[in-house]
Amino acid sequence: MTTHDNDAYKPIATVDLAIFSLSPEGLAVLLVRRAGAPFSGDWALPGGWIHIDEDADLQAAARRVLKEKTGVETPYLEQLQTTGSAGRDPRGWSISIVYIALLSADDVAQRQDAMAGQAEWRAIEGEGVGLSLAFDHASLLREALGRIRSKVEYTNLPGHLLPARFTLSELQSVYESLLGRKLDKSAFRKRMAEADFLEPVEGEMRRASNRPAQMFRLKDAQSLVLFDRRI
Amino acid sequence: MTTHDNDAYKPIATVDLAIFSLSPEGLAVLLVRRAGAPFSGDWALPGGWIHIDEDADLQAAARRVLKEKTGVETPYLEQLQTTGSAGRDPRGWSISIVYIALLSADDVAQRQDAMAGQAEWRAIEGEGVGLSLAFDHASLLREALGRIRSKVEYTNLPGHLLPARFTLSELQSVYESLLGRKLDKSAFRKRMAEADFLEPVEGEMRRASNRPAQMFRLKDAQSLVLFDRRI
DNA sequence: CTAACTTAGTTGAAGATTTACACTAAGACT
DNA sequence: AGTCTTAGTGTAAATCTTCAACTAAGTTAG
Repeated sequence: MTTHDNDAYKPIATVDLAIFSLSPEGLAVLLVRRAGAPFSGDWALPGGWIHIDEDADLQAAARRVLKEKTGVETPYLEQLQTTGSAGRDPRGWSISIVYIALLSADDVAQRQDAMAGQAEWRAIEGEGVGLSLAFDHASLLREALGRIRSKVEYTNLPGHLLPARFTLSELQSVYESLLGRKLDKSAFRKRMAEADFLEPVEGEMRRASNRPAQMFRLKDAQSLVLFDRRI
Repeated sequence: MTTHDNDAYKPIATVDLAIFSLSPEGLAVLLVRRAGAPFSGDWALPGGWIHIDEDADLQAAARRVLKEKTGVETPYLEQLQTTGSAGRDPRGWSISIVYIALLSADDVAQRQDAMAGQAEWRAIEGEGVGLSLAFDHASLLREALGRIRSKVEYTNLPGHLLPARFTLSELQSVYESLLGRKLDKSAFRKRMAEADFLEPVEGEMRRASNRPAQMFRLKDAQSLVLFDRRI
């Protein structure tokens, strides 16, 4: 058929993941140290080749990489973008399909030993991690952060970073932390009620030395809900 | 290095375009007839292999395909999404990076003979073109339509489909056509003024047998402007 | 046992924005 | 000069946002 059946003309294709969770310092991203060339020893976003004999589709490839690095099977997962150019990998013309994954605090707590040595959480500072990353991964991370920060304004994205059950005050704190500004309590609660993505866990309350707070869970732990207006 | 240096393990990668313009019947998409196998003779979205010796990056590959099919060099161009799976192409595991392009009415008018026989505009009806398309292109088109319709709600996207100069009433008509509902004139004009992406062409008026209308142009013909609120 | 303290959750007044619709403006046509 | 058509503006009522105070419900200290 065409000359492009000759495999030398095929670009290289990898799936890379920007996996986020909440750390005590705020948003954090999972990084791995590269074992082999190129960029051996450098920090990078977790990723890997597409296994054409094993992965049914791109999403499956992303899930496989996620499972390998974190043990988590069903987080929030969304395709961010695809970059491809002649120069981004010294081995040749290469494509990276980038996914964003959000891990709930429960996932992180359960899996932190399984990940030992393989990968490490780094707190986000400004536009990145204050660390130079392999390939164009610093740029990919910047894009991922842009997408996340944008979606905090008009989606329930922060709900996917909390544990399975949380209070409205806790949810508001995560919004405030990601947005970098304080929100009005009554307006916030009104938005959440309108967006209709939470359900109260009957009878379950967060208890402390004050009035107990109703606990909530996401109605759907995989899907993002868009608000009618910005928060 | 790894077994994946063996090219048999590389997926196939193409760049495909959903190129839109306005036709008398509303939104239209550019389709081509496939010349060779697979799906020979079927309608498909224009696309092609990545030329690793010619294309600097994915965006350049998309621009090359666009130029080949339409002659247009600098339209609005945005990456939509990437699909990849074992089954979407009978030749093997394949990836398609899909771009959306919007052609101004001027571009379409100028290039309609250059395109003769190569490609054809089809009006959008509902979720597609009422025609079965090669590969998973019907699904890709559906995704592209979803993105476009969503962005009409909160961006100046329709401005990229009009000729270089247009009136506010004409712009409002395009919004209404794409949204499928009527808009309030004064609210519409207020949004457009706030979004600040138009400039009046001093002294140029659309004349008919009624009050003349001020003509406007986009301040930037390549970039999308987001509104603060939905339209 | 009760008062103080803390955070949860609600309420409401003042101000800002949106909506719906009517009004004025400026040309061509008769 | 009057009518018609579309351009463009104005406005009152309804809605939404903001800001802050208020009530609620528990624990803790005395």
